[in-house]
Amino acid sequence: MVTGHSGAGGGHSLPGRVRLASTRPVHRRGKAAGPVLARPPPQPCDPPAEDPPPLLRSIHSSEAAVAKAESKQPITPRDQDYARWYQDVIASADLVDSSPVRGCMVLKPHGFAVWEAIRADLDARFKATGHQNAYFPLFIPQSFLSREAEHVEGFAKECAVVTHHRLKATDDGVVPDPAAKLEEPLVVRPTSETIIWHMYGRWISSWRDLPLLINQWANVVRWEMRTRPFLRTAEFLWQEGHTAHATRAEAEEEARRMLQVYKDFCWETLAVPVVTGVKTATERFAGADDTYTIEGMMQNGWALQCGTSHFLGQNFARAFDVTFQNREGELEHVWATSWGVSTRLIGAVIMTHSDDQGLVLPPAVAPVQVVIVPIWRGDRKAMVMEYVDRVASLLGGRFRVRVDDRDNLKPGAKYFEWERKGVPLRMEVGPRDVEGGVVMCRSRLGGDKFKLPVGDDLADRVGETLDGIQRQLLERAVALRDAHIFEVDRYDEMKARLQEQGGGWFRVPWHDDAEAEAAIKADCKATIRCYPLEGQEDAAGRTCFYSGRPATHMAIFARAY
RNA sequence: CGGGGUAUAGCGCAGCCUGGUAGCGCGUCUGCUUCGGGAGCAGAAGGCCGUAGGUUCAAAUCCUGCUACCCCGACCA
Repeated sequence: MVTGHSGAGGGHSLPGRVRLASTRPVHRRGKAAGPVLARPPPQPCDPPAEDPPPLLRSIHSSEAAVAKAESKQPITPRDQDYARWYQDVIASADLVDSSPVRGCMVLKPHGFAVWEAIRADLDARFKATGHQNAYFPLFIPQSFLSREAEHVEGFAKECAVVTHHRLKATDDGVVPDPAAKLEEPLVVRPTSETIIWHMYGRWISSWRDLPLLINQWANVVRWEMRTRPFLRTAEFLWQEGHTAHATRAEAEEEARRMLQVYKDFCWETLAVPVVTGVKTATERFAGADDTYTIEGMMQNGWALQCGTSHFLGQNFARAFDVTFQNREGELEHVWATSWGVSTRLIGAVIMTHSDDQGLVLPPAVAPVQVVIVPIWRGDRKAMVMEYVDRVASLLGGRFRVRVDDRDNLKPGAKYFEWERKGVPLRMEVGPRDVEGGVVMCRSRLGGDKFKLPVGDDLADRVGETLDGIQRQLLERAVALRDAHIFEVDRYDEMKARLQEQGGGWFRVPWHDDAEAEAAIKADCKATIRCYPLEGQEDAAGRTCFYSGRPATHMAIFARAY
């Protein structure tokens, strides 16, 4: 069992303040989720394990496939092959399908519903912080991409380009019509800074126009070499906020504010205990002065960047000549931010919570929060269904409820199916329950079945149970994360540990140096995920774990997706 | 873009070495009986074997080119 300490590092996991946040109550999440009650649920679930499980490694054994084929288990266990497990979970939960175009995925209804829940929650948080939605076009004039030097560098290699506006039939099928070539090629947006700042130039002239706080929900295209469902796809859905401010301080504050919005959302709604930090120059967004990040730890100890928020300085304002007249009548370039999260968050949820039985979803974003499986025998079907309808109507107003009344599957088959799909709470309703006036419940997190009486307070009890599951998921994830953050003082210690366990995060004193960073990446594949916002004072008076020079920062190193 | 592999029914595979016109499991459809942890029986549908050419009386099978996909690296939210 790995534990969270090492030789001389002081043996602590991440700064206490980060952990404190785990005690924050799970806030109300959207109207479908129940109210938050202080009391724990009536023992529906196992308590979190005292010792978090070891990291789940990928051994890539061909035996995984054999074991899978020979049993009814359609999912490769995590400890056999984590990457394969991830794909199996997604397939058996019916979240996506592949597309005829390489690297693109179809979001099927069950997968898209998770995104819809994420979107609804985040959108409310954006509105609450004063932002408005708008929509900017998919196509960007090619010349726009070359306006900001860093930005070009970052995106040029992965842009899809539209060059024609018409097809022409030939003997070999249709081809772009040479007569219909565009004057200037159009780039399919990889992100929208350029077109948005072009437009902002037309909209901003006075300090009275600021701040301009706009978000858009959109798709973007980045022609990636290697893709994985949710984590990296050629086209993905996201939101991108783009704001313009009169002062540097205001823009910096905005970038930090939105980072905090993301963090709260991840902790409260996704139950993913992300750490906030700043990116090094190496990992910074192309065109940003500072990039803030939220990083999550997956079950194999790898890091996943779950969202970013950028302070863009005046880079785009200069590139697109966006100025405003201040109160003194002088012209100034405006200050900018941008921030985004994408469908990658769904990948984070999967790799944070799911198990060898399949998908596990936090109630707050589960498309189906409660599934009711009626069990009928012979002539009792009508009686059971009448009762089930009553239960469903007691819950339907507050929760996303599904009654599975298919008659071609036995109840057991339905249990397995809904478990694979991540439904947090299952209710079994048969003749015995009708007679007893109860429903038999089981949490997706395991533990014994338990009965809830069918009465006016059923919805409240279900709300408590779902809140309990939500809370338990977060606690479990925090425990796993904290058990796998290591403090080390020497580089070879990190390298050895990484080799031995395949994952884990390493919080180390570090002297900021891009070359050393690259050397470490080449040597052991670990990169600096961020300089965490919390605990930077710990660097004072210490020496860099790699170079021995005075430490400038505390850094978190990890292997990352 | 380098290195390796695969391509046969919706999915997973066998058949190829030793040419003779395609099979298994799961799934799907119909009917009946079932239903408290992955139902049973009976019947049925579904594939010009990735693609173009070559050898042959005859090609899923042998030969050549092409394409696509997967895995491993370099790039990335």
